[in-house]
Amino acid sequence: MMTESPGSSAASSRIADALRADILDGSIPPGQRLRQEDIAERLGGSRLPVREALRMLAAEGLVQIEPNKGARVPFLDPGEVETLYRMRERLEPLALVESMAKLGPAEMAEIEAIQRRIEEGVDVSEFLVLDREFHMATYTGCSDEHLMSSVMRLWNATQHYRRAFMSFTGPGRAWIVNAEHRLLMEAIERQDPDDAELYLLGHIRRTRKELVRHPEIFSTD
Amino acid sequence: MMTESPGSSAASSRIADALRADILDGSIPPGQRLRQEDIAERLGGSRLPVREALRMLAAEGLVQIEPNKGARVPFLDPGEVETLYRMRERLEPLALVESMAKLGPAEMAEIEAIQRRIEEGVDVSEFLVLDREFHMATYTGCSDEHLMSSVMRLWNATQHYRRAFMSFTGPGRAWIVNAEHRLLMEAIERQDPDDAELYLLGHIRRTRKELVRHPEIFSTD
DNA sequence: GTGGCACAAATTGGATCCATTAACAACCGA
DNA sequence: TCGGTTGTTAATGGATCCAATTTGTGCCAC
Repeated sequence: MMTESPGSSAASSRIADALRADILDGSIPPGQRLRQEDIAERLGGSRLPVREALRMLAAEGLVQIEPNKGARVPFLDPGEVETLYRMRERLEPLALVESMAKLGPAEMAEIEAIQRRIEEGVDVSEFLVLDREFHMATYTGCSDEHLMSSVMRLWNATQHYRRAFMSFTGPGRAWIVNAEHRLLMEAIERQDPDDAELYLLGHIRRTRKELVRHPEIFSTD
Repeated sequence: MMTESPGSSAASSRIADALRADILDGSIPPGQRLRQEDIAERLGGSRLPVREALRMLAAEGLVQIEPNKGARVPFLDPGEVETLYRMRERLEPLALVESMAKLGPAEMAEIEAIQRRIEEGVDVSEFLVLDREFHMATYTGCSDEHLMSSVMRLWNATQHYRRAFMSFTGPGRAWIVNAEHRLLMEAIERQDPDDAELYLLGHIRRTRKELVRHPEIFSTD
């Protein structure tokens, strides 16, 4: 599961989901233009649902639409990504606290299973998927639509730069992520909101600091 | 100024702006259905740009779209509004800190002018506009699009319940708002991020607590 | 009198067609 | 040879038309 937008008719949502998946997995990189006709032909349907899908993605920040010039995946500068991470640092602990109390044994087992798969050693694209699944699993108890869609937007908007960072640095410092995940899981199991919030904040903040230390990620080539 | 969405062609944006203004000023209350044909006829144009405008508003959380059933302004329950305010408490101090350093004498004068107009005594609808202008004026130095659009979304989504609260309780405790605004302005003028963040957090948190103490605001009649 | 079923009206979703605008290229002039 | 201009092309924006789904209504049976 990545994201889904059920708030629309079949075609628009289906096309938006497909485009979102393509953008998130890197098939459509920043800077690439999205021609309505190409998408309509590739995914089936006419240009109309494509236009609606592009509006939805634009509202999520995944594409930029300029009047009479079309849609393209936007480049983000280091400052924007840093701010997006600072937003994550403040919103995700809130989602976690709202979620924690409702996480039962089944959910905890699922979280642990995901973390075990991460520790078994995975490549970059697998890690990106599993890391996302791990954190989203810790938020499943949060039923607030606004908060969760905001969190999802922040993950989506920064996904490309997270991948670029991982591809560049390699898995050398994977143990740090695992240690942070383990501490986070332990605090959740203890049902300790303060510690859980603290570990999560530290986890995101450390990632932000590592990201801004690698400006080569943002080179446009 | 309320909000504007320049990221689209003329008609879609124009219609979205008009609908947004109508929803925010209460002309279109929660629960009301939005028929595409009516909107197209009322605002000019065909149904196509109306549909795109509704998608944009749906992404902002201002309307809800159900497949084959149309769009309507959603009701929010007390829990949702409380979470939206908790999100404000965390995001707006961030926007303020990013903005503060770039606020010059001209901006400070504008902020003070708005606050003076609030203190001169205004009715409910004027207060809603001026209070919004006041806070947005303190954020003008924040150039981050993602952060500001998130802040705007939070204000928009809670606007109706803020008005309901003000209409219900009356201006009896207006002096609290003025005191908080004055303290906030003073901290900004001192260029003290810690104090500014603290006063802003307190301001939003107090409002949240007052809101949740009045569940009659959420009655659906 | 009430519940269910079927039909009809209304509304949304999708496709095709036309207008408008921006990008691109060729051409003319200096 | 370079710059400006103009015409052509391609892509987006908008309008109208048709299909599919939902909802309301009326009728019939029980």
